[in-house]
Amino acid sequence: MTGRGELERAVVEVLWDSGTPMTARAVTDQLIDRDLALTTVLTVLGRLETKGLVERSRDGRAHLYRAVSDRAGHTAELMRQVLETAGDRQDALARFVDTVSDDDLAALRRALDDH
Amino acid sequence: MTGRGELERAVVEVLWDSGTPMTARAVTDQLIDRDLALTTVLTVLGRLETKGLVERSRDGRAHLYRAVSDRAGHTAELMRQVLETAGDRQDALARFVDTVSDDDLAALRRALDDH
DNA sequence: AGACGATTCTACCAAACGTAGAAGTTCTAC
DNA sequence: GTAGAACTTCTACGTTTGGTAGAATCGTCT
Repeated sequence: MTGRGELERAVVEVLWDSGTPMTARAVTDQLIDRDLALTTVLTVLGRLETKGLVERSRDGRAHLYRAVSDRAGHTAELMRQVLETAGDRQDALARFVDTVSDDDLAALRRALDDH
Repeated sequence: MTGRGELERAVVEVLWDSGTPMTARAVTDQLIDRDLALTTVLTVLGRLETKGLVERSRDGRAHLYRAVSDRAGHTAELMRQVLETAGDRQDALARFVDTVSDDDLAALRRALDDH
C-alpha cells in the first residue's frame, strides 16, 4: 500500500490524523472533497481490516475503526519490507544513504545516535 | 513494484543477476521453473520498458535488454519513495532504525560512516 | 413494535498483471 | 534471392485489486 489504492490511503490517513477511533460516518465526513457514499467508505474500511491495517470494535449500533499502526510505524514497516527484497542489504543501505536528502541524512544520524 | 507483479519482479531479477544485457530468449531460459512462452517474457519486458525499469537496444535481429538501475539502486529508490509518503520523516526514520535488525543497524551505521 | 441508522451482501467498472497465439519482419544459409 | 528460422509486434483473454455504491438486513432506542 504505497502508491496503490488512493482511496485506501486517504482513509487510513484520516484515521492517523484523528488519532482516536472513529465511526465510518465520521471518516466519510472527513473526506468531504471526495463526496463518497457511506457504504463506499465501509467497503474500504472492511478491505483495510482484511489487510490488517485497521481494526474495529463495536460501539452501540456502530463500529469504531482505528489504524493498527501509526503513520510513522507504517512507513517504517514499509521501508523494512522494501529492504527485505534487497539482495545485498549493506549495499542497498549504502545506496539509500547516498541518495537521500541532506535533511533526511541528518535525521537518520540523529535517529541512530538516539538509538 | 514492490510485491506487485511477481513475474515482472522475477524478470528484472534475472537481468540484475546477469549484470550483462540479455535477449528475451536468454531471460526466458533463466526462468526455467516457470515454463513461460517467449512472448510472455517479451510482453513483460515491454511493460517494464514502459515503466522505465528496463532499456533495450537492437542487436542483429534481436534486442538486448538491461535493467536501468542495479538491484541496490532500485531498492534504495523504493525506500526513498516510501519515505516520501511519511508525514514526519524524522519520526519515520527513528521508527525505522528501531525496528530494523541488528545486522541492518550495523550496516546502516557503516554506510553513514562511509558517507 | 416501528423507525432510524449502521452493517453486510452483492455488484459493476477500470486498471494492472499473467499469459500466450497469430501475424509480421528480418537475418542467414544455401 | 529465397526459404526457413528466429525475433518482434499486435491482439486478446482471464484474474486480481481497487473505487464506487445500491439493496437488503440487522440492531437499538423510544
